[in-house]
Amino acid sequence: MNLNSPAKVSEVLFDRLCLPRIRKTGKGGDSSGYTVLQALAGMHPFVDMVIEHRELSKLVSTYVEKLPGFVSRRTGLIHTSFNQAVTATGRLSSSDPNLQNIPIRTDRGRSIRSCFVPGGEGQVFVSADYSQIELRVLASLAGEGALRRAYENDEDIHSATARAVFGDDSPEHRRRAKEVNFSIVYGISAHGLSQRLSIPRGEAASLINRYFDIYPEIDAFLRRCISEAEATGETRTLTGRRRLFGEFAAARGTQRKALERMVVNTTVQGSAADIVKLAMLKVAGALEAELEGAGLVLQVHDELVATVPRSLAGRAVQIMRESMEMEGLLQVPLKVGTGVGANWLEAGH
DNA sequence: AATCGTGAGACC
DNA sequence: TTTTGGTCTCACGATT
Repeated sequence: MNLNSPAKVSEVLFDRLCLPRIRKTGKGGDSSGYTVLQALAGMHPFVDMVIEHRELSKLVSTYVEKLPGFVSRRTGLIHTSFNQAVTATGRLSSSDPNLQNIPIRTDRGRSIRSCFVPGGEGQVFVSADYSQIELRVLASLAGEGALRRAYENDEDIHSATARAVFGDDSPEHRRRAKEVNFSIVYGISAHGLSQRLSIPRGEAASLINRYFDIYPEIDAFLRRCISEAEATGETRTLTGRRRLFGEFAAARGTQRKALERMVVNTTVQGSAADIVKLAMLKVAGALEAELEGAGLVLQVHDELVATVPRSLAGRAVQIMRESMEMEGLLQVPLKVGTGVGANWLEAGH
């Protein structure tokens, strides 16, 4: 059989091995995606082999075999394109090659990331990334006092949420609270949360209600976003970037709910994107002005990477942190993590 | 041989 | 009883 063909894999799993059909694809077939394979794990050795093969074939075909062909004959470097007018939210995108989806999750993935090294002799990478920028943006836009205080005190936000919602921050409660915090940014539904947490829908619903009890200003802000989109047919980010939702007011049912999630997420994701773009200007300007031989080379949504002469790395870290924190821009502090290394993986932290 | 839709999976 | 936002690229399989 052809292991690279989802149709063939699906046929073997469900027609020949008669494993349970867990989820449908968009077109009505039986999905063999990762969450399905997870659920089938242990029922037949083939399942684990598919999981293993999928990880390896993705990494080999997309990165190991392709990236070397992108090294420029002229410069000896890989040059990506950063596209400024592609996304609906105001983020950048990256293509040919996409350097915003270089692996990091698995051991094998990390070994690929470690292959990225600075172009010049004696250079190191300095990486700086925002901690939970979208949740902080949400807390600020909403003016949510409880979240603001937690961030002001540099608390573990998921633990704080767990204590507020469950009364304690046991590992399981913290995990659930983290999932809820994450889901809020995307626009939450009881059904979606119940799926992700593997809990009954009713439990998920009361969890969401508890969350809005704890953070009432978040609830109010989400409603405000939606009613403004209803009235104006658009939503605006922190700096006034607009996304049009002309079809919003007329939408009903499932379609309406989907648009509501887009409105909420665009406001938060787009505002975070605005902040990162402002930070890029500050960082690039400051490096140019002060550090000979240093420069910005990558942006990955909440992370900036610079290449810097090794002896200047300490000062570069200071400059990037200071530039990115954007003191006073939001009602909550923006926290920036930094790292220095001879390759991209090491520069992460 | 080129193009397109689909399913899958890499990242934030 | 029907999916949490935003991307890009891969291989396959069908169509042009």
